[in-house]
Amino acid sequence: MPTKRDRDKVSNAVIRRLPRYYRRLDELHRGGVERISSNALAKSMNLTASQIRQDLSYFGGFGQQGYGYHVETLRDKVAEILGMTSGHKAVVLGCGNLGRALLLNFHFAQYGVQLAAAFDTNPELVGTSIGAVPVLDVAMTEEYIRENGIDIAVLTVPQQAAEAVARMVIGAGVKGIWNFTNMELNIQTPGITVEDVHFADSLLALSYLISDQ
Amino acid sequence: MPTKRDRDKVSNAVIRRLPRYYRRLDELHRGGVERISSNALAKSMNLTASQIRQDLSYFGGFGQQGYGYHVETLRDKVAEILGMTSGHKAVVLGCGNLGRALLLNFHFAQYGVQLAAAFDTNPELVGTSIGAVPVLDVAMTEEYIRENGIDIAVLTVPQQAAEAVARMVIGAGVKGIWNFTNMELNIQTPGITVEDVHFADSLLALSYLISDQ
DNA sequence: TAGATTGTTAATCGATTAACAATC
DNA sequence: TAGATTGTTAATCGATTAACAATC
Repeated sequence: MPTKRDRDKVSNAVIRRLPRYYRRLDELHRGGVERISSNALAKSMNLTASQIRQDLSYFGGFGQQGYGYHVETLRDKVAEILGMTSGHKAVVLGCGNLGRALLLNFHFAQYGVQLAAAFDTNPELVGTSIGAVPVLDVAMTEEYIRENGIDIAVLTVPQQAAEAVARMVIGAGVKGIWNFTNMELNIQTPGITVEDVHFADSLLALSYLISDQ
Repeated sequence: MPTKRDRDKVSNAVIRRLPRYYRRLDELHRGGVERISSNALAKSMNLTASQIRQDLSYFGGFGQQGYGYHVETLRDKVAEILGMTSGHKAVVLGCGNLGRALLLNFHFAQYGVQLAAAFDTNPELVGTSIGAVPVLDVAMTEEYIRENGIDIAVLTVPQQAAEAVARMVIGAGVKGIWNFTNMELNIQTPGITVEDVHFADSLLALSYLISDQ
């Protein structure tokens, strides 16, 4: 397992492939496949065998010459690399449609993230549960994050609240913000990671790709 | 404006930056900024001036020496490049929480996409409207797409239906699939673009980045 | 005009691919 | 053992950055 220093050398391109490796390996495992070569894995993912071996080698040697990789073992290694076994804890900020959709349909636990609570300003929602997750008053957010060691904030608040809520949860101690607000958060705090899910960027890329073809 | 052939030379990295340019330029314009140099734009986006000039030069010369770029003009050019003025039309397949969230909160029109209809299997939903968009029976999908010249299908159906629905809408003539099912669609049809929105990949990347720091 | 800034060509950097000795 | 396949080093390719003549 690499140390902090090693991790810094891993390029973004590699990081973005890791979840795909996990996904594919999990599928293969569930499909009963026990072992696979970098070549076969590459073909099934539209990558090259070199790339896969290169990528994995940042984190260790998980294969065996003449055999390839044991699918389940490699999947578990990748899960560990991805922090799926680190016991991350998340809260959802904002229970509008998107927040609800995530609370009801997205299986955080499947990715090693414990979804502890949701927060909203609406007094009619506070005190209820959405998909077994309690909805608390937004005024409690800071205290809750601090006391429960929450490290991920899922930001599904309205745009005008985004920046302020982001600063608040950072102050309370989260390490990462999963940002669904479609806003560029102006966060430069060292040690804080913002992962943007920009629906609009994705749709516009699609729009570009289907235009003038 | 580049021809089909020119477009093929544009790298994915550039394509993914175009929506960000649009977003930033629109913000600047709304903020009353009339002109900007590649240098200033770069600083505000964490890019380099060279990169911006290089990126834009794939599509034409939109600036002026000694002056820079006229913000509104450039924004409109980027919008055109992105296909925002092409009159794309979309339908939403599946009106679960995610489909609803998009129908109610995502402003397709703002990105030049007309959201024409939504489809679901649930007879209680069929005939109603969600956010001014009519919900039709899924059995009507093919006919509707064909007759209304729909070119984008927003895929928010359950995983087990994903592949079949994708093939159906391709058969009916869409050019692009905006895939929210968190499934790898096995689509190799030439001329069809699949744009994946993998929540899980995004969360796992965040999980990686906040681990062992 | 002088200063600023573009669009483009050349140089650099980093990521992907190829090759191969090591070895299961 | 012989064949297969890894992990790693070297070669290649592509994207980013730097430089600068053109020119507003």
